[in-house]
Amino acid sequence: MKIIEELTHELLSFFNGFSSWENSIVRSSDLTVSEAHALEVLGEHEKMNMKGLAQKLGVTTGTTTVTVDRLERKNFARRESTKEDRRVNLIALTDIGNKAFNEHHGYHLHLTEQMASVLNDDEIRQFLNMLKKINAEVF
Amino acid sequence: MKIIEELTHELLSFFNGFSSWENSIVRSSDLTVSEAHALEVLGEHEKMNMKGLAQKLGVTTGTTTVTVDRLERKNFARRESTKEDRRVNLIALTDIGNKAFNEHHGYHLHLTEQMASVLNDDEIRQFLNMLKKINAEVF
DNA sequence: TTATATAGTTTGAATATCAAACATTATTAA
DNA sequence: TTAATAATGTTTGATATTCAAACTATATAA
Repeated sequence: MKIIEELTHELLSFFNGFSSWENSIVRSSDLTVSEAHALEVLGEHEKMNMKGLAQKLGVTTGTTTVTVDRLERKNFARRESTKEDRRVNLIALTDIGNKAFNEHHGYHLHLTEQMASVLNDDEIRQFLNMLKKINAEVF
Repeated sequence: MKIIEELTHELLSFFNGFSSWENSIVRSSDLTVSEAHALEVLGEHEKMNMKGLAQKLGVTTGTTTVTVDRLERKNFARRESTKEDRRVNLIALTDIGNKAFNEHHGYHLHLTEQMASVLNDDEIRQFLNMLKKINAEVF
């Protein structure tokens, strides 16, 4: 049971570290934290409805409505309605939004490289596999 | 370079998953997200000054002032002044605060157990070691 | 066709956060 | 020692974040 305690401690440090890193990245950009999170999700999904976005971000749809409002005001994203289900809004990034996504995503890639640089090649592969398993089976 | 992309993707899912999990835990308790984060740090540190807390959380001291104000109002924490440096406030959890910490920490332990349950014993040890290295050398 | 469910928005309120200005106390330099 | 500088923490003013609950519009089931 001791190793679970230790692992919990390192996981919390890991999340705090990541969160601190992201705060400082965002502070020196023209994005807010929630905008950056939304961009990260939208940038990997082409088109997405509000509910899907909310679920990925772990917030309510009321919250994503506000976030997407702001992204639209900045011309980073736009809502598209569909014929199949007229209640649904599909969100897509604009060219400007994609540019912002790529820029922010670049920072993430760089952080990942820093993490990878303290691991050997085997460890990197193992780390990836463990994360995949945890993401698929726990979250 | 492809594996870095993939790892970045899984890391983001991991963080979103964790964040969603924590939001739902917090929503069903009498804590707010920032209170829970502060509790998690304070619960492992006995006594801590505002600056240290702010650094661990990755926010400004202005923000922690507000958070600790609220923890004090709820009787979860108290400020203690020191003779050595009279500018400093040491924050300590009260008995009630420790109880709240233990309860919240229990959820974290349970989540860690869930993660560990999809890994074998070797992987668990490796996961712990990798996180240690990353926390020590990257964050 | 009516009842129920779903997607998304709005509303109202509480939290969360920052940068910058401030007060107090320590430390360094003259 | 005294004056200048640095550090800790709080306050202020503004904006961002978030939720639950009420609401609108549309879709699906009975």
